[in-house]
Amino acid sequence: MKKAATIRDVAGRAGVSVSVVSRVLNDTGPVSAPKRAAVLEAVEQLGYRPKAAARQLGQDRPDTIGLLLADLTNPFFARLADRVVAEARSRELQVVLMTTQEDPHLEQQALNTLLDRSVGGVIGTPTGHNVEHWDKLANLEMPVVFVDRAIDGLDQVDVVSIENVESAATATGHLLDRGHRRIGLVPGPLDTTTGSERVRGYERALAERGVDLDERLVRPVPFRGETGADVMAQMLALDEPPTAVVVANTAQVRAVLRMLTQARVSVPDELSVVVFDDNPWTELIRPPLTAVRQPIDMLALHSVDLVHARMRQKLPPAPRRVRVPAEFLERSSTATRR
Amino acid sequence: MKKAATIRDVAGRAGVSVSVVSRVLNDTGPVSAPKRAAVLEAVEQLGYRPKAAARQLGQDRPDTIGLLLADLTNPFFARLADRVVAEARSRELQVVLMTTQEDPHLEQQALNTLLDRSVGGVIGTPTGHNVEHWDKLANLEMPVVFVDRAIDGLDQVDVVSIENVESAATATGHLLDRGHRRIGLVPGPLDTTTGSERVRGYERALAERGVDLDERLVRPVPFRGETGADVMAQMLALDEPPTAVVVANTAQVRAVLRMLTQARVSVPDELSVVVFDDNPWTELIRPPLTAVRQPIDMLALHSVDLVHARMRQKLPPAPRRVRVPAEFLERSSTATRR
DNA sequence: TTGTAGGCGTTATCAG
DNA sequence: CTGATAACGCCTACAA
Repeated sequence: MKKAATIRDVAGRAGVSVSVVSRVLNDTGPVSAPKRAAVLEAVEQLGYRPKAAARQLGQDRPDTIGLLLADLTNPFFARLADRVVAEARSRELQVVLMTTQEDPHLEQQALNTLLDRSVGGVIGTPTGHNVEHWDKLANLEMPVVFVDRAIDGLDQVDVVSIENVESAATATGHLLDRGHRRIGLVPGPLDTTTGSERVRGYERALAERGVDLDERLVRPVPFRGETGADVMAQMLALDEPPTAVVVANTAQVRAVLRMLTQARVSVPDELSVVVFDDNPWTELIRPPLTAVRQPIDMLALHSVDLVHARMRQKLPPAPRRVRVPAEFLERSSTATRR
Repeated sequence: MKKAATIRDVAGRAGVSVSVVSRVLNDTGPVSAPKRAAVLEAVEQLGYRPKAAARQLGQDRPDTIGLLLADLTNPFFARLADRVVAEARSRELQVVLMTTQEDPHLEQQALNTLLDRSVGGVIGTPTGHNVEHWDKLANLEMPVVFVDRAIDGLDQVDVVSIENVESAATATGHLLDRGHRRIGLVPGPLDTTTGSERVRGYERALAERGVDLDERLVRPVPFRGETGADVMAQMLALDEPPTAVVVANTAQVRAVLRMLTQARVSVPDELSVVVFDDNPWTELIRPPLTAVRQPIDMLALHSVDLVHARMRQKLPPAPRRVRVPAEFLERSSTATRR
């Protein structure tokens, strides 16, 4: 077991030519029954496996997609990765995983390596900062699908996400219906669609109920770090603190909750809480959290579907925007305002 | 922007031969200053990137490692993936991600794919069932590193894991010291090292204190599914139910906790609980859980280090067993027996 | 139905 | 220093 067998070894062993071997392996072209059997046996005995690199060198499109996620530490992205890998496998696609850690510099590096890897397509959650680089990818005939978030100024890529505006409006409306008037919002950065769209939904809900908007209650924070805790503290320190809050920044849910626990803010008595996030731990927390659940499997399904289809050029060039509805789950962290 | 530039395009543009371009790019061999400049400029203008597949076709090993994990839904593996990806990047390695979902069949498929040598090495958490297939990989001169768990009958692969025996003994001892005598144990399958070693640690702690072993209190369960809940229920239904439990099966922690919540078992008053797991959510749960924390970054670091070194054949052939200590975190889910 | 030959993009070798 | 040229392993016309 020193060096791997090549297609030529198989051909020799089976007493045929390489083309015959290739044909039976890829089922392309006719082969007589006896020779086919001989080839199969030789393949078996030698434990032959075609080398991926050599195969790619030819005409075929790479059977690999890049998955560029923000951060696997966030259960949302982790589950997304899990589903994407599963969907990819069912289409016989490999997944190369990279993470940006929400760092534009790392994202840029990753985009470059994706280029040489010559993956057939990319599914990613952009940080929001490397417009030109993403653009370069897209211009290079490389299918790109943004999932969960998108960024402005990039209109030629497909986007799969939940209905952010709707979801935020629902969450906010839920609180308004329970008598809350001062409702905090902690969204992601406004230059990502998840940030801006959820703010829009929040504002729409307020407007529909004729409630005034207080700028101090809308505090976008980066996905990284623990800033969610800070802005939460700041809001609670206002003269008229909020009686409810919507944490629309998935990555900051934990930071906010930890802050509330430490400050001994009682949920939902003193503060009602709705979070954008729903991982299996959410329901084990006291109290179980009212949440907007993202249909992760749908996001994964559509994303993989799209890259796959584009890789096979089975789609009209116009970019797609797939939006899947999110589910609102009322649990015990929201209550009627006292 | 139709087809990517090749090294020949660059050579033509720069008015040199391909060899010169290759030498400039890989810093292998001498090149005159002016030509070097010309090449660099051509590369820049054409946006040229060497194609990984073509490069692999030559002698070099692929600069990609396979990461075959059980399940990204489990925060432990997700965080592990995150760290592995980070460590890999710092060594200029790519990571292709696959998951087994603890299903031997899927694992086998994945191993077959890996056999095409599109990766230079593999880091994995084996299900415990495909010994021959892993063996085939290893015999194919492909570096394999098991992380977290290992399987019997595979002695030629490197293993990186925590000190399972020690950790389980510590956890069990902690409970014994608090007066508990009937202590349940929910480990993983006994044909994985995490399962069998933790049982051994548990037994050792009991023996050291002269406490008898009750077989009915040791209930190994698969990583998949929700069986953890069932065996927990069964133990509680015993004539002499346990007053404490060690959940040593990371994947089943949630199931067990959910069961306890539903059955309104009060922790730690009625039952003390120690879990093998420590994700950021653990401390948000009520009560905060006493836990064995696995040093995930160390596991990742050593794993990547090992494959990397082996890929560059910078290591004696003898397999390594790296064991890192785990940390015992006492929080509030364990109490002195009443 | 089969085999031969050429090409895919790079790197390595080895004469100029 | 530089530039042909031969691999690398596989696929696929094209010719037999």
